[in-house]
This record gives sequence, structure tokens and C-alpha cells, in this order.
Amino acid sequence: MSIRLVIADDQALVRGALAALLGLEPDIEVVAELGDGTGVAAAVVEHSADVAMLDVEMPGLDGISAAAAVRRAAPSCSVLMVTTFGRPGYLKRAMLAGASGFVVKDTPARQLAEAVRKVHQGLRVVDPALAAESLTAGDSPLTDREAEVLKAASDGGTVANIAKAAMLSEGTVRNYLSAAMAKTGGRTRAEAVRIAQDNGWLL
Amino acid sequence: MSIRLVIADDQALVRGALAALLGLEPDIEVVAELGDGTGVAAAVVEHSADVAMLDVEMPGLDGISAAAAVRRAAPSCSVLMVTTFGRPGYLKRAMLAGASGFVVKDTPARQLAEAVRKVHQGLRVVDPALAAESLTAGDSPLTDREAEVLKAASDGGTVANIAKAAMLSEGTVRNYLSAAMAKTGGRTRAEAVRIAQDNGWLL
DNA sequence: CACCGGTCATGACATTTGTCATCCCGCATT
DNA sequence: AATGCGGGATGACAAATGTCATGACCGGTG
Repeated sequence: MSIRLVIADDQALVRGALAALLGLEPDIEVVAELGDGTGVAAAVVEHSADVAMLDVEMPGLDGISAAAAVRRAAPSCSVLMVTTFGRPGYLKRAMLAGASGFVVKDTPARQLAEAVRKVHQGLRVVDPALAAESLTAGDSPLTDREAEVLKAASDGGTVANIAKAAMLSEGTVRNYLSAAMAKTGGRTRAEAVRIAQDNGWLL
Repeated sequence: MSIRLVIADDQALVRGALAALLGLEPDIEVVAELGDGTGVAAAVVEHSADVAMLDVEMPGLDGISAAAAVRRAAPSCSVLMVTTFGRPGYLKRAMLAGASGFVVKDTPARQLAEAVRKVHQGLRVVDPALAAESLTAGDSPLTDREAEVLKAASDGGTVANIAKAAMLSEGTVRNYLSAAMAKTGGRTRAEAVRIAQDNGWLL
């Protein structure tokens, strides 16, 4: 019996190519393709899928949240995360959300079908390079509010704007940004944002 | 006789899927796959390719420069740009560099092969939505140095660092950043960076 | 030639950031 | 009850940033 697969990726080209490629495998059947994360859990249930392949970066519901939703709605369905950027923080968060596998889009295409089969068998699949990086990188040092403020700062607004958006006093915002800069090692707010993003500490 | 195609994209997964997908077409033959832009022109010449499909964002040589290199080395080879982000500025720059087509990765997979055929016939293929956006967005208002300094600022360094990197005085850097902020409409340097990037004015 | 725009630079200035010390509160651990 | 930690806030101060006027040089263009 073939593996029933749901694919979610916001880039139609990638999604289509992936579906075509994996659909060629005799033991894999692509039962649904989604362009965002919102409908994934429902689609998994509707088609009684065995494996869900999710991109981390998606409009609507992000891949991590979507993974959690899938696990809640259909515990028998394994989740394989596929991502463009090898952000160490994503790996850990995806695992905590119940994902069984995590591969970057740099993976040779042939290994993909194999990864799908492995997670379906209940095995865990993790990109080795990324796993190593994840260990050295460690957890996010940021508290929830620090991450929140830093994320609010990520599109370049002023302290006043961030304060308004986060319902905080300007001084408090500066304190959080200062703390975030100290913890990330960045010298400016913008640098801190970049570092945190590269490590997958925001979202 | 089949169309000889060279594919360059930094994501192995995408590249492989694209190659597999297009290779299935009876009239298309994928003769080379590259992971960066540096070897594209050489590969085109070596395999006497008819069409080169290039990603804009690539390590090493970016897609725009690679397109120009291909046109120089092999004027008979058409270039089709494929990009993740629909940055209006990219479109214009790609066209100026000699590209015949420009599609985003949101394009339905089936239209891709058709796009390859069209550029091979000498036709131009442009994503309609992007073309419209490109018209309203207009050209980059930034001068070369302004863009250069803004780009140097894009990873969050201080004025002092940017000045050192660009071999300019700190005051000059501040002037350029100020001008860039005025032209982009951003209130802070970080916002100006974001706006310029979204419009494809950097690179 | 005179003019303009882009490049590079100074200096002065107002504003915004970043840093720090110091509070208060609530909550969990001990 | 005491301690520690995170959230939230204030105020003061130093450093960085953004703004503006001004001037010089150069290359193209009317």
C-alpha cells in the first residue's frame, strides 16, 4: 500500500515539482497540495494522509504551527519539514512541535523520497550538518518579550512605533532591545535582528 | 530537434526537481545543472545550450550578472530568469542584462516548459502581475553610491564600519544614508534597507 | 562657457539610540 | 519567608544617528 502524502509549500513551482517528482515513486501517492499552512491539518484528515511535507516559511499559518496542528488533528500522520534556510532554531522548534524529520532544500532530490519513507516508518530524519549546527548554536537566549520586541523591530520601525505596536513604554522597548543586543552579540539593533533571524530565534 | 537547457539554481532540491520535470518534456533536454552562477557561461558554451534558466539569487555570481555573461559568451542562447521574490527592480535589470524571460517561482509548473519554448523561439515571457508592478514601481531613485552604501548597511553595521568598507568618510556615509532614506521614504536606515530590497534596488 | 548632477568631504546641530542604575510587581523555587 | 527571574517602568547620560548648510571637484549637456 502506498504512502499518502500531503505537500504544503508557498512556491507553486517548488510545490508542483516536488509533487511531480515524488508522485513518480511507485510507493508514494500525493493526495493534496497546499499553498499555505492554514488548511493543512484539515487536508490531512480529509485524505487520511500518512505523511505531511511542510515548508517552514509560509503565508498564513507558518510550518511549525501547521505541524503542531497536524499532530493534534491526526497523530498517526508523520510530519517532514522542508526548509530553504538551515536555521538551527527552526529544527528544535519543529521537533518540539512534533515533526519527525527536517531537511533543507539543498538536499539531493533522490534522498527526499527516502526521507518520506523513513518518517513514515516512524524513523527520524535530520540533516546531519544542521543537527551539528543546532547543537553548537544552542537554544534561543531571548525571553518571549525580547523576541517579540525584536521581531517588531525587524521591519525597521522606530522605538516609538515598536512601543505603540507592543503596548509598551519607549524606555522598556529600549531595555529589551538592549538586552537582545547583548544576548545576540550584535552591536546595533539591526544586527541583532539579523543574528536572531539567522538562528531561527524569531518567527 | 530538442531544446538544450542549462539550469542554475542554488537550491539542490529545486534544481533537481526542475531538471526532472523539464527533462520529461519530449522537446527539452537538460544538458547541465549548476549550483551557482560562476560556471554558467562556460557550461552554456561547452554544451552549446539553447536556453539558460537562471535563479536571480545565487551564491558566487548573481543571476543578473550570469545572464549578462551568457549573452556575451553565447548570443544565440536565450536566458530565462526564475526568481523566488517578485522584486520589480530585478525584472528591469534582468531585461537590461539581456534576459528574454522572467517568471516567479509561484508560476504553475506546466507553464514553465511553455516559457522555455517561448524564449527559445525568440519571444519574451514576463509574469504579467510583475510587469504591471514594475511599471508602477518605476526605476530605482538611488544613485550608485547610495545603493552601495545602503547595501553595505544592510547587514546592520555601524556608520564607522560602513565607512571603512566603502572607503569613505563617516560624514559622507551619513549623507548618503540620509539621501537614501529620503528617496525610499524610510524613517530609519533599516527601513530604507527593507524598502530598497523589496523593490530590488540593491544587489 | 555656464550649468547641473553626482561624488566626496566638514562641521554643527537636534534627535534617536543604547546603556545603566534603580525601582515595583508577580510568580515559582527553595 | 527569602530568593531569583521575568515583565514593566523611570530617569539620566553617553554615543550614535539623522539633518542641514556649505564647499570642492569632475564630467556631461545645453
